Amino acid sequence: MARYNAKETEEKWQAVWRDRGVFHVEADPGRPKYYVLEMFPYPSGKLHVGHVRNYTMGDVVARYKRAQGFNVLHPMGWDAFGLPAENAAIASKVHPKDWTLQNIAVMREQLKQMGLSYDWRREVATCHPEYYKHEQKMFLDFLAAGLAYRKESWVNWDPVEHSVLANEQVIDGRGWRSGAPVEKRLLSQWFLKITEYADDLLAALSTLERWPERVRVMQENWIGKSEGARVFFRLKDRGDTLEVFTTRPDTLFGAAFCAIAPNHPLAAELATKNQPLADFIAECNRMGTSEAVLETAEKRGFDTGLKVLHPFVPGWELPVYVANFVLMEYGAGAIFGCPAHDQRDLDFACKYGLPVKPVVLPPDADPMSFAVGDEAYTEVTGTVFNSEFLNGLEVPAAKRAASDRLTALKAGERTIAYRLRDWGISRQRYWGCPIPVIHCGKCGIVPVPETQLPVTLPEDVSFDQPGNPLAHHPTWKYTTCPACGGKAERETDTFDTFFESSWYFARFCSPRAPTAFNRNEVDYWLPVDQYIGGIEHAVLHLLYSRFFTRALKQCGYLGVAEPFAGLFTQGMVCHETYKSADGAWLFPEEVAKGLDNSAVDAAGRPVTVGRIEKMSKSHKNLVGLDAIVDAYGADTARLYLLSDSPPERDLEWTDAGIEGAWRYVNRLHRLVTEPTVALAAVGARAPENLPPALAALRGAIHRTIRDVTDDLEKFRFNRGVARIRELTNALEAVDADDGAGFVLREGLEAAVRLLGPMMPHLSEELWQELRPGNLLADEKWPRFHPALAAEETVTMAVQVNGKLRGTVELPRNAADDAAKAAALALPTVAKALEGKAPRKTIIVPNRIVNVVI
RNA sequence: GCCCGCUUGGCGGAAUGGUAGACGCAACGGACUUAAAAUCCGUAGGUUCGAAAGGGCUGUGCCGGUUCAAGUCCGGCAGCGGGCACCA
Repeated sequence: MARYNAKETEEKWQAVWRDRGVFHVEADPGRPKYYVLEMFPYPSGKLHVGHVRNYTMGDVVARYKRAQGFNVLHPMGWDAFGLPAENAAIASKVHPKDWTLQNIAVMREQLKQMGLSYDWRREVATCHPEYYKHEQKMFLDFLAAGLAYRKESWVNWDPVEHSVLANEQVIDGRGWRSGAPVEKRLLSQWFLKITEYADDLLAALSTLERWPERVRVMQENWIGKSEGARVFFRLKDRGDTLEVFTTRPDTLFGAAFCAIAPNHPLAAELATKNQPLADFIAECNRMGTSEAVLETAEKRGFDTGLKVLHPFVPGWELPVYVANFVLMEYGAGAIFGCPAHDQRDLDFACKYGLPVKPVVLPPDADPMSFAVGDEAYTEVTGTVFNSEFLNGLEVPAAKRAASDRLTALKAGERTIAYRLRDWGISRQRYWGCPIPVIHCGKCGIVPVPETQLPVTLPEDVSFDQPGNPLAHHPTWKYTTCPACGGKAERETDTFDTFFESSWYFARFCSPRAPTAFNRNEVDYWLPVDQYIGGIEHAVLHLLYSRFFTRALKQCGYLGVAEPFAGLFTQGMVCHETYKSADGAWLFPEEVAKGLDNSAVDAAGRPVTVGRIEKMSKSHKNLVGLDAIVDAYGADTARLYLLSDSPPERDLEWTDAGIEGAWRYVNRLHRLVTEPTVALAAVGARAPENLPPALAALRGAIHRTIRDVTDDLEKFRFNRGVARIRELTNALEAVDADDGAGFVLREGLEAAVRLLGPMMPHLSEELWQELRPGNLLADEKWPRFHPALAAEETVTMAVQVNGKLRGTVELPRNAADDAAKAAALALPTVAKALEGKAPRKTIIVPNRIVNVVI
């Protein structure tokens, strides 16, 4: 029996789609648009099946919406700047640009092999000056609008690599590549004012109805809005004040001390005349910021000797410490400590012998005997006591009263603090977009004039010394000041690569426009109707893009604030891991597995089968795409990726699973090309009286169309595939009979059309069998007849006291009396009734009869 | 610590409060074949009665509740996973 030749067929249809420009698309205000986008990949080398799951889902949506008559924008591009290219340059002397472009070439071909319905004319790569010149202009506009600014900031500094490290690149307090202990350093860096939009970004989350709740919650937590008050403590013997932020102004009468961050300006000032304090601050700065360090770090403080005056109680002085657990970046960089009602403050107070005075009385506690031991009372239910004018108030009322009093005394006011911090965008890296500013000794920081954009990366760079190649390039940074014409230097930092990915979705609307966007085109296409990508981007990329879109709107680039109306986060593709006897990871293709799940390597040595984990280079548990496509074709891979698990959950890739999908591909191909019953002619009328079995099958066909359509709308791809498999199982079982050819054709056409978005090549091939000369890619989505989809007879469950005792076949919408009679007529029901009369009978039409005795 | 989410056969998973286990994977029995591959037919939650046909009981992490009826709703608990975390 001839097997389906996937590779040949797939190449044939890909050529047809390409040559006819089937997936080319233009803005057309007369038609409804639909913008489908998968998160574009970093060109890391080769595609593996994990990438493809994401793109397959997007392609199903794109092809389905297209068949429904939408004008569908479905583009693809490359997030092409990034560190791996520089690492490759260091490791193997390849230029980052060459490495990146080679990878793009390989991965583009792999994507094309998958038959994805992209409009390839719109492809962009973020490393091209034609792309990044626009973001240099955006940056200048942000600067002019006050949305970009420069400030000194504490960063993780790798002393070996001479570069800033992101938090994720610090592992156990050491640089992830150099292994050197990471230091904190004060560097002048560029920031975008994402905090300006904190409240809007938070409030608008509730409008994103087609986003997963989980992602909205994560962003909400990340923004971290806290309502509280700022309190100005007057510094004793000085004219100035110390500002702190608190969410608990109600506990001000329980204050025992104030503490400021090690890098608070006041600490720096005091340290100039206090060497032990300077040493303490330096020690705090040497401490890493990684989670492991923080968890084990002891709360430590240094008494500055300064005192502050309590805002409510004349003459009450509190000591001021520099404490290692106070963060400069949050609130005011200073706190007041209330040991009785905050665990950290309590730990600190115990260590330094500070008083612990409870001021919130838990419900039912005795005010005479209540005391705090080694556990602070942090609940906000209770009554305030020991607190003069706040006494007797519940906590929320006490917060209000305390804030009001602070305001009246001009010693503070209500305020809101956010966990969200401004987005630091400076990176001391070569392979990124140059930040378009010039440093002039006379004029300071001068933006590069628009006429001089783009500032392009030099190509003649070397990676043989640590640090940023742009900084030690012999000529690139030397230039003249646009303002005074004197000698000046270029900024050698580049943008964080999240910069490029914060606006690419809008560039796809007019990818070759001379300006960033053609306004008509972005207005037509945006927002993205369906965005698809991994949950790992739930916060950073998606939040940056939401902010960036608002900033672009503010600067007049486009008209929407929210870039992604719908978001779907798909699960990861996982695979078993393998380790050889000497502990080295092995690729799946290096391992042969026995029937009993034992495994050996190529030389026959035993291999340990490890945990099932997300596919990653480090664990080598990658399933390459090429071998799969060669052996089974793109459609088989696509079917497997869609059918085995719900799309939001992780999927385990197994050889047996892909074999199962391949079996179905061949069965379907055989069923259409060698049907068991001769198909009726195209357009033949249904016979007047179909035999009951065929009439029922016809109903099943129309129900399948109805239900699969619903499944696709709701991203239930696995359920949709299961329904189509059920239908094809039924079609395989059709016997020759009057009307069989007609029903079989109707069923096969439905199955092929429904599978079109999922397995486009096979479906196109089979459509040629069924409707020669017509392109399935141009066909409309199938419709179902409601009358046919409705079942004529239904099976109703019959229960006695809620226990199933049988079923009855009845005409659809049978009268309740008829249903009851049929149910009571069942011998099993009579037996269960034990001669008693039913007390009550509950009938749910077409579903169930429950007889209660 | 705070905030989410999940828990159904050997496995992935189906089930608008209404017949739990669709569809598939693996497995087992059989057919075809010299043989294998491929393909096709069949079996299958557990347990128990029965020679069989066919029954009984039981079953969706655990405990309780609402309901004629609970995998589904409510309360509590446990386990697993994820996010955030000296955030004042």
